[in-house]
Parts: sequence; C-alpha cells; structure tokens
Amino acid sequence: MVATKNSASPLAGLSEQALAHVAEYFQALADPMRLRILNTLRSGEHNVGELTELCGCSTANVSRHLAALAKQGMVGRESRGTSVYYSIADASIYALCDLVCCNIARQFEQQASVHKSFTKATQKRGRNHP
Amino acid sequence: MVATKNSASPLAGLSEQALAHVAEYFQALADPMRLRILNTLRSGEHNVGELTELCGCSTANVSRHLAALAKQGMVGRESRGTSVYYSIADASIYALCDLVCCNIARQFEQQASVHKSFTKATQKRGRNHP
DNA sequence: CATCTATTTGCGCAATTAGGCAAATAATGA
DNA sequence: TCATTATTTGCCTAATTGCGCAAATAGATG
Repeated sequence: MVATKNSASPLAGLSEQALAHVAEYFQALADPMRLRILNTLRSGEHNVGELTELCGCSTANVSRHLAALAKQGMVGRESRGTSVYYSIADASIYALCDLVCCNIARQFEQQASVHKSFTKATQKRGRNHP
Repeated sequence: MVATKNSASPLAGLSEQALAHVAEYFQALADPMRLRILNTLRSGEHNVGELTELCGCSTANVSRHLAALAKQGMVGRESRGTSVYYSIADASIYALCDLVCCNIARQFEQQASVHKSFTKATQKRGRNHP
C-alpha cells in the first residue's frame, strides 16, 4: 500500500487502493433496499426471514444485501438456532445517512424555493439546468 | 410521500423516493475517480483541464464525473473565459468521507489484528501503520 | 439417518455504468 | 467571419449489478 500520508484529512493523499476501498464502502450504501435494511435494523437485530417480510424483498436478495453490508463491516452476523440474526455493527453508518439526508433536505428546500432568496450571499449559486 | 415510521432520525420513515434519493447520493460517491476529483477540489476550485491532469483521467470522463457530482449538488460550476471552474459546493461531503475513512481504518486495524495472529486477545488496539 | 426450516449461492437475464473516441457546443481572439 | 481552445455530449463496448429462480448448505428435531 502506497500511503502518501498527507495528514490534512483522512481523505487527503489516499492511495488508489484506499480510494477504491472508500468507493466500495459508499457503494454498499448506494442501494435503496440496503438502506431500507439498515433502517429496519435500527430498531434492533433481525433474522433474514424477518427482514424479508419487513423490507418486502425476496429472501435470496435480502441475504445477498446483508452479505454486501457485512463485507463492509456495517452489520454483524450471528447464528442462533436455524436462523441468522443480523444487527448493526457500526452505528456511525447512521451518522452518514443523517448527513446525507440533511444535504438532500437542503437540496429540496432550494429546489422548492428557487425564486426566494434565503441564501445569505447574493451570489448566483448552481442553479443551472440546460 | 408515505411516512411509515416515527421520525427518530432523518433516515427513519423514509419513503421509497427519498430512499432512492439517498441511494443516488451515495452512488455519486461510490467511484474512485469521483472521490479523487472531490479530493483534488479540496485545495480549491479547478477547471476541467486542470482536473484532467491532476486526476489522470480523460477530459470527457472528468466532465462526466463533474456532471454527476453537480447533479447531487456536491460541486458548483462557474464559467470563466473559455474554462469552467468547479468547486466544492457542500463541505459536508468531507465529513462523510472522513467518517468513512475512520470506519475503514478501524476495519483495517481489526483485519490486521486478526490476520496477524488470531491467538491474541482482540482488545489491544496498537496497530496503525498505514 | 431423514427431514424440515432457514439461509446461502450458482446461473442467467436485464439494466446500468464507466471509459474511449469523435463530433458538437461555447467562448475568445485574430 | 474563421480559427483556436475548452468543455460537453452521443455512440459504442466491456464490465458490473440487482433480481428471480432453483439448487445447495447449515442447523435443529424426529
């Protein structure tokens, strides 16, 4: 691994591999059904069958999505009896999602009130659609 | 929009559309080259040609990636002369990336400890040489 | 062991996507 | 005007991805 070690921020000076790793992490979150699963797991652990019902998704796909999330260390796996229970392994995921939701909410606000001026600066900011 | 759950957090009770929107947001971050572009923009605004050189990517692709980032409101666009300058429009992106990097660093630590010798107790955390 | 249930995985298909190449567009200057 | 530079976009290909279906595994119970 070629670490450039520019310690301005964790993102600064990342190697190709590290960048790919971060991208994979985001990729795991870039699916509505996986987000739904994570959201469902917020209330506590659930097995695959429960998630299948709660998320309205086939068992096979829930299993696959859980595998993808587990690969990124987002959820933990625990076999109990004939079932496999999954739970959130990294609560900071929700911090990520909350940040994104805030950003998107902000976008919606801006979109909703294009002609209103609630931005403090009077600059013309990125409202450009061809 | 159908809110199905109590709103303990922004992620809770998200409609299908909102969930898809969040997923799209993460999707925009789920590419190494786009992360590299964002990382490069951290030092300040750059035009497409500069980013092409700094990121080692073709002009067309840089342009496309920038369009994807702009679509999510992550970067802003400003034409000056014959060039188009892009800059970070939402600094909270870096908070996202930093969170992810911390999570991944943690993963690396755990992987490293496990890989090194699984006979040791995993409560010692002294493994950090990126 | 046989069997049932729960979960995982292999395979194929349809849809999406990143990248290369070239043509099209925009802005500047002779 | 035409030429030049900078950026965007259309088209194509290769690779990836999510899903449905069915077969395969793992664990518990008779």
